Amino acid sequence: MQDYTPAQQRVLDAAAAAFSEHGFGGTSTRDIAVRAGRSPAAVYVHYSSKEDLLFAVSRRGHEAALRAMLDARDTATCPHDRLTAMVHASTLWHLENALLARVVQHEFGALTEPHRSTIAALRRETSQLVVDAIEDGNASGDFDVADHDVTGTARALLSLAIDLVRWFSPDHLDRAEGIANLNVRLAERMVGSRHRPPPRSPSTGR
Amino acid sequence: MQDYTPAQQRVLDAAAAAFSEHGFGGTSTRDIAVRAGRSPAAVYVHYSSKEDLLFAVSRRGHEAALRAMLDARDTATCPHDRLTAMVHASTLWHLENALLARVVQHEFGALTEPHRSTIAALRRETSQLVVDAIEDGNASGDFDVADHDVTGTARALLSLAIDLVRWFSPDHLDRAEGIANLNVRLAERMVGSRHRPPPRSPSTGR
DNA sequence: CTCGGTGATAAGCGAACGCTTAGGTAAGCA
DNA sequence: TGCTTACCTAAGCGTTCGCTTATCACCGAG
Repeated sequence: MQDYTPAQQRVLDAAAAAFSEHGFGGTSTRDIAVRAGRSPAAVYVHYSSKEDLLFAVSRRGHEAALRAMLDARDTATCPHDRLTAMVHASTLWHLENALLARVVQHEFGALTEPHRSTIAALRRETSQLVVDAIEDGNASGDFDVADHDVTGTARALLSLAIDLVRWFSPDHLDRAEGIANLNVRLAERMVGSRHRPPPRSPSTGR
Repeated sequence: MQDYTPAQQRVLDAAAAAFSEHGFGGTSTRDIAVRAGRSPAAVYVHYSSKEDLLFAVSRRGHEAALRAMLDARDTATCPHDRLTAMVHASTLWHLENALLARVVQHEFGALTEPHRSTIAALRRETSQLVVDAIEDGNASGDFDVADHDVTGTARALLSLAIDLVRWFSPDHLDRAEGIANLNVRLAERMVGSRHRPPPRSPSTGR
């Protein structure tokens, strides 16, 4: 991932917050500048256009989400643990970075080429991680997902985390762990995992 | 639901298409007018503001989605059929009305009071339908959802359909039935349903 | 024929938009 | 001391925005 200078970072953070709250089209570069404590022209010192700024926000978010899943995958040694670790990590990433995640997941349509293709590739890479994990589990006999359901199930598993950004408020970070654990339990059921640890004591939930 | 005159309907449809493609903030009332084949001023003959127009689109969509679920619920006589009918109907509604559904699900944040409260109430009513269905299934012994997981599971079930609008294109309506059936199978697993019909032959899937 | 209602438009208001340009400051280096 | 680099700002351009107003056309009813 590209490194950003402190000045670029400041504008990027301000943009992420503004895009999250108002959407790409409802956000003005003047608003971003005010949030960054800079003049409107300063935005263009670092980014060539408003859409370029969105691309930087989107790419940073996708890369971070992908890394969280890759790191989780690499901690596990069996298909069950691999999948559940990734679901848990993905859910936590989306909840802990809800504002950035909302931009990442909801503003794809505002991107133009070639930025759009770059982000689409990141999304496919992320999806493929889940597909691979399901196939590994099927092969080991741990999971029970029909071949023609693998892609759709992978997509549904990703949606468990992604759709949270529509409503989850960073004010309720105390609920994040509980939601992540619920998603893990739901994921185990969705793939028909035989390898289910003993029931945990109820942590949190709404 | 309120009836709309043909002229109001025309502007409403144009607004739904524009909001779906560009988001509320990225859509201009001039764009809506062009899509409706009218002048910019004509929009204001029927709707008092751009946000009022969004509210009308959003309310119409939420009411239609809610009705689809209510109709599905009322065709069923046991908890399993009730839940699976609702998941199937909700999935189909979101796929068959993907443009409207995208506005409905993603532009809530652009609404202002008291419109926002009206829509929030519709959303709660919709969620409660799923919560009730899970509780009925638990009570009958058909489902196996821990008490503290009911609300979270209901939300996850709704997300199966809702998150589809982020990417689903109306160009692929031929895949709708397959996706709805997959969501039904996933929902059965998520609630731990013991009442599972014999496996169907594979219909469609990606 | 007149009036009222419905629906529509051309033209425009005041404000804001994305972005550019000319000029400035501070720090580091030779 | 002078130059380079990084970062910044005030001011402004041309365009677009949400919305309003004055006026018009058509139709149905009395």
